[in-house]
This record gives sequence, structure tokens and C-alpha cells, in this order.
Amino acid sequence: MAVALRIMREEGLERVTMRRLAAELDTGPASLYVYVQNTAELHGAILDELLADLDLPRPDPGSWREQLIELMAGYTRLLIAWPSLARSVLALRPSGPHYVRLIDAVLGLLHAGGVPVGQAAWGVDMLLQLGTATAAEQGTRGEAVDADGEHQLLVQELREVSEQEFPHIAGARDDLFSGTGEQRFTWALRVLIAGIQAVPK
Amino acid sequence: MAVALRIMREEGLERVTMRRLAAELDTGPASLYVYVQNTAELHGAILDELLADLDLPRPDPGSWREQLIELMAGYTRLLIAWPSLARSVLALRPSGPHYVRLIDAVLGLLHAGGVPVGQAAWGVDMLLQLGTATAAEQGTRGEAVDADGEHQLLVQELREVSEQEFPHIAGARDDLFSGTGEQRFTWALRVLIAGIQAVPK
DNA sequence: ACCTGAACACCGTTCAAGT
DNA sequence: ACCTGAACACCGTTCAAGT
Repeated sequence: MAVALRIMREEGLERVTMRRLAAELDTGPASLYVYVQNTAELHGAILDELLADLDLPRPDPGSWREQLIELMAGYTRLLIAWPSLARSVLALRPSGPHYVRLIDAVLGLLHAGGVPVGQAAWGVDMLLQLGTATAAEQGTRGEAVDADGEHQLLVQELREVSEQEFPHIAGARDDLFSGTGEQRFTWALRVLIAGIQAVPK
Repeated sequence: MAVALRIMREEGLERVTMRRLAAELDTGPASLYVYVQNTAELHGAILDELLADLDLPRPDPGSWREQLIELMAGYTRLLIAWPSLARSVLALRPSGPHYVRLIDAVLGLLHAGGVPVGQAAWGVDMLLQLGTATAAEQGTRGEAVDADGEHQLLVQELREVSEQEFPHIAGARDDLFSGTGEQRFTWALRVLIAGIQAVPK
């Protein structure tokens, strides 16, 4: 496990492959299938290892919202450092003890905020999905230039769109690209929290 | 392009590779790099092709919310049929004419609902991200069994968690697993729409 | 009983060399 | 000038055969 984390830190998740890990451990790739069912499970184990470093707050009814925003920001920051791990995680529906701990903490904060338990239970999924997806959208270390190129492509396309054909894009042009990633993410969290509080099941 | 779609429909996105596509076109893989910069761009082109089939509503101020929910459900349904395409798309920040058309339609509906343009502009990203991420979380055709296995793992873990260690999970146990995917997704859309309306930037 | 070498069936991308 | 065969550098997973 420690070896897998080292490879990820040094060369990126892309290099944390069964073959590469096996080579690092001086054995054949077949040997790893004794400990792990497939590559997805290997990546899941890496996530849980990373989540061990996440500090969970002791819920305080007076500032539960800020605590929740900070906790989600922390989770997301952690994954933004490894976008392709975020991509794996999204397909994975992670399990693992530290992930469970995180779910409990988010539920605890929503409880402290007086959010009805049914809404909180469905809301946790949305909050974690927002964080994971936001990280997954970031370009990978390796692909950074490409992903940016792709994004620039959309930006350019939206800027050049004709007012006749797409009036609403034209009318929102400035707002579409405004704000930093951080500002947008914080707003998104507030949107989610407000909605989770307000909308009954 | 038509060939790529056929391969996807017959064998899944996993088989829409540069080499496979080249073989299907009776040439070497190098030839494709004349038309497309890399595999990600190929997948992006496939998405835009699929989006051509999405019906966009003419906004009606009386039922904009239901129209928006139906539009987002349509987008998501389309991607749920190809979860690994959704995964590619999340990393891609898609461009392409049909994607632009979709953005304009969502903005139009939010406008019809009287949502301030700044909130609408940032909100579109959240709505599309919700759809894409929800589809990406679905198991792939090929991985279906595995992904389900993973998910069952978390479900089991959450069910068996001790009341002392994780009181909030224990207290929300029934709600955590309640509802169909459809019900949860519709609720999530309403949460997002309510939040986008309510939270100023 | 446990482990793994070697094989099967693939990948993306580049570039020198051909037409 | 344009196209592409062949090569480089990898993959995940399985299973027969060894210890």
C-alpha cells in the first residue's frame, strides 16, 4: 500500500498499475490478485489511505454550515491533487473505514444544523458527489495542457456564439466565465446546503 | 464517426479505441491522428453526436421547472446508457455544437423562471455536472457486476456500523438506502434548482 | 496449498520512411 | 505533401505449471 502511494506521488495514478506495482515488489502481476480483486479496488484502497489525513470537526450548532463547507472543501482539495483518482472514485462508490467516517461527519453537521434526517441522508451523496466531480473535472498532471486546451475550446465557442442563435448564452456571457474555481465551488456548496435544507422529499 | 458510434453500440465505449477504429477503417492507427488529436477528443465527438437526439423544450414561464427537470433527466438518461462515456465527459469539459445548444436551453429555462442571470450562469455548470456525475457513477456494461459488488460493499459496511462509533449513520440508516435512483435524482434536481434560485453570489 | 511465469489479447502515440 | 507501417512502451487478467 505504501508502495502504491509512493508511485502515485512520484509518477501519478496513471502509473499505479498492477504490472508496475508488481515490478516494484519484485514479483509478477498475477501475485497481486491474491490481495486485490482488480485495479479499481486498488485505487479505492488508495483513496481510503488519503482520507485518513482529513481532519473531521466536532459539530457545533453555531457554525455547522461553515464547518461543513470547510470539511467538503478539505475533501475536495485532497482529490483535486489527484484528479484521475477522483475519476476512479466516481465509478467506484468507495467503501473503506475512512470514507465511512467522513459520511458520519457530514451527517453529524447536517444534524447539528437541524436538517431533517431524510434530507440529510440523501444530501450527503450530493455533497460528496459535488466534491468528487469537481476534482474529476480538473485536468490530470499529465493531461493538464490537453484538458486546458479542451476547456479553452468550450470557452472560445461560447464567446463566439451568435446572439441570434443562442440568445441566452450571449446574455450571460460575462457571468459564464466569472469567478475563481474556489468562489464557484463555495457558492455551489451553499446552493446545495440551502437546497438540502429547503426541499422536502 | 458513424463507425465509432456503431462500435460503441455493439461493444461499448471501451472498444472505441484508436487501434480498433483504425482497423475497422482498414488503415493503421496513425492515420486517425490527422482527424483527431487524441482519444479524449474522439470520445468528445461521440458525445456531441448523441446530444443531437436530445429534444429541447421551448421555454414556458408557467412550467419552466418541470421542463428543466425533464431536460436534465433526458440528458442524464442519455449518458446513463453509456456510463464510461460519462466518465470521459467529466474529464473532458465537452465542447461541440450540440453541447452549446444544451447550455443555451438550460439558461433559457432558468431565465424563464426569473433566476438572476449570474446565478443561472453558475448554475448551469452544477446542473450538467449533476447529470454527468450521476451517469458516471453507474456501473459500465462490462463492469456492471463489479461496480455493483463495490456498491454492495459500502451498503453492507454502512449497515453494520456500530451505533457508538458512528451514531449519525446509525440514526439515518433507513434513509440512506431509501428511494429509487429516479426518485433520488429528481429530488437532487429540485434541491439544485431551489438553491440556485435562493443563494445570491 | 500457495504462488507466479508466461501468455493472451489488447492499448496510445510517434516517427521514419514510403507514395 | 500526405499518409501510414512498424515500433516503442506500455496495459489487465488468466491459468497452467511449478514449489
